[in-house]
Amino acid sequence: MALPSSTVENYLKAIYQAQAAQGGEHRLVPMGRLAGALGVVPGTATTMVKTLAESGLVDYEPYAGVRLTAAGEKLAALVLRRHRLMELFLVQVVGMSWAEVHDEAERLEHAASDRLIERIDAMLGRPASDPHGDPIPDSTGSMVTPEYQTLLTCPLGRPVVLTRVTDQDAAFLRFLESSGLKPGQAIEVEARNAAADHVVVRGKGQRRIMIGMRAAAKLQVAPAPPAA
Amino acid sequence: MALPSSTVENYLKAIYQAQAAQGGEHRLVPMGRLAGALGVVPGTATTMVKTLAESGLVDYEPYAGVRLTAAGEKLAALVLRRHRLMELFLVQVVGMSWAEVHDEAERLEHAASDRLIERIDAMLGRPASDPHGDPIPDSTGSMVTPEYQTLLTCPLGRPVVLTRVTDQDAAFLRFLESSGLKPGQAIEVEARNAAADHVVVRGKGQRRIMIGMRAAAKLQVAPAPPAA
DNA sequence: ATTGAAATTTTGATAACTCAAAATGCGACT
DNA sequence: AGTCGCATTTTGAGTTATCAAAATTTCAAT
Repeated sequence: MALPSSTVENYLKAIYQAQAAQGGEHRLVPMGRLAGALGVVPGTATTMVKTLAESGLVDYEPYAGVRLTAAGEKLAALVLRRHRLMELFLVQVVGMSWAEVHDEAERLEHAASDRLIERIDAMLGRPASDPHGDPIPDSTGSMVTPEYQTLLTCPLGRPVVLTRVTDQDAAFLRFLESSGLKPGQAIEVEARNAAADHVVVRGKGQRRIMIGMRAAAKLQVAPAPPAA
Repeated sequence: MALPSSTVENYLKAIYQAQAAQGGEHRLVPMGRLAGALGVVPGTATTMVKTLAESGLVDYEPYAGVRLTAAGEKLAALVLRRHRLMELFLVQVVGMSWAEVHDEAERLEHAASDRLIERIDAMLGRPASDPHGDPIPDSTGSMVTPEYQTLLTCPLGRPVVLTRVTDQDAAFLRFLESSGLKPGQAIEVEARNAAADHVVVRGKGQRRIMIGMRAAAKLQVAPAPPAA
């Protein structure tokens, strides 16, 4: 089989991420959602998905949605691998800012050879996650996705570590950066106020920050490690 | 005007390089040559060149050939800039080998943003040339192209420095590398033998190497700098 | 001048991807 | 069960880039 075009790669990636966002591994992604994620009209997505189905990369159920096959999932994971390694590389080696690497990686992921990706992986010491805390699949396409709590569900007044940010919007990331809220940061949720729709967070050695609940749900945390 | 597709970038780059190879700045590149360089059939090149002409990037004279306009030349130089900076970056920072970076850069040059290229340029200290000795245009698209002698034309038995290799073929580059003939290397042409179609070169502190004249013409040298 | 070979251009098709808008199916609600 | 609204699919068309092969032009050699 020929290598997939970058359009195909983008469809697979979008389906993968939509499936993940929907929680259910096996749940079908509706066409409307997929089309929206890719910025195309629904009819375009339908057409494309039918050809992906013919290639055996997805299962397509008319009027219901799409789901990746095992082959599609592997390919999607490898695209994610290229994307996330590239992001981490751009931050750690090239010194680009957290907020600007997403779009850059979005394009480079389709141009980088396996050889380059392998070198980057080695250079970075086979990292487990990218600058947003998203896990990096290995070269076989397998990936461990730890389950974290969010700022909305974690215990109050207990030290935790920010581990993952599930939104790539540059403005949002710039806000987090200016607030000292990057993955790895030790923090503590001091209070939640449903009426005011906010949570109060304090980064270790930083000042108090209030975040809307919508945004707070995008910040994932793990229990603080036992000792420093 | 929208940003040029990578196909357009490749056509401009190929025309630029064909013009340079032909010596004449203003000489027309025939369609056959261009099509050959791009790996397309001549009819395809004709069609594409006509649309480039409509965009004002080239002058097209039917049955005679194409030539870049000032606008086309600037764009081509910027593509070359991205390509060459990327090559140098891959060698110096990522540690890829001289021979393998060309193809990689060939794809990355279309995906890298100006922002990334600028960072790479700064990171490498605004280098003047890439790993093959090809000059790197600045961000305005202007470039100084020093004129060098080749192993065929330089004085015999005089110390010179290898400065540029005008062939990107991976096998050729691997041969040069294994012979210690990379840009920067101090060398000396010991003899030329037209009948045998070879020249004899000795790298400083290395053993004697014989190179066919066709290949020797691709190696450019400058007089050795006064003192070390 | 004529002609013949080689390069170039034209013509007609094709593939991949997309949109606009018409047609259709699905499910929820009375 | 009927129907209304929304999501989805279908249809028809456009864009970009390509090829194969036929038609044309050019130029050099007679």
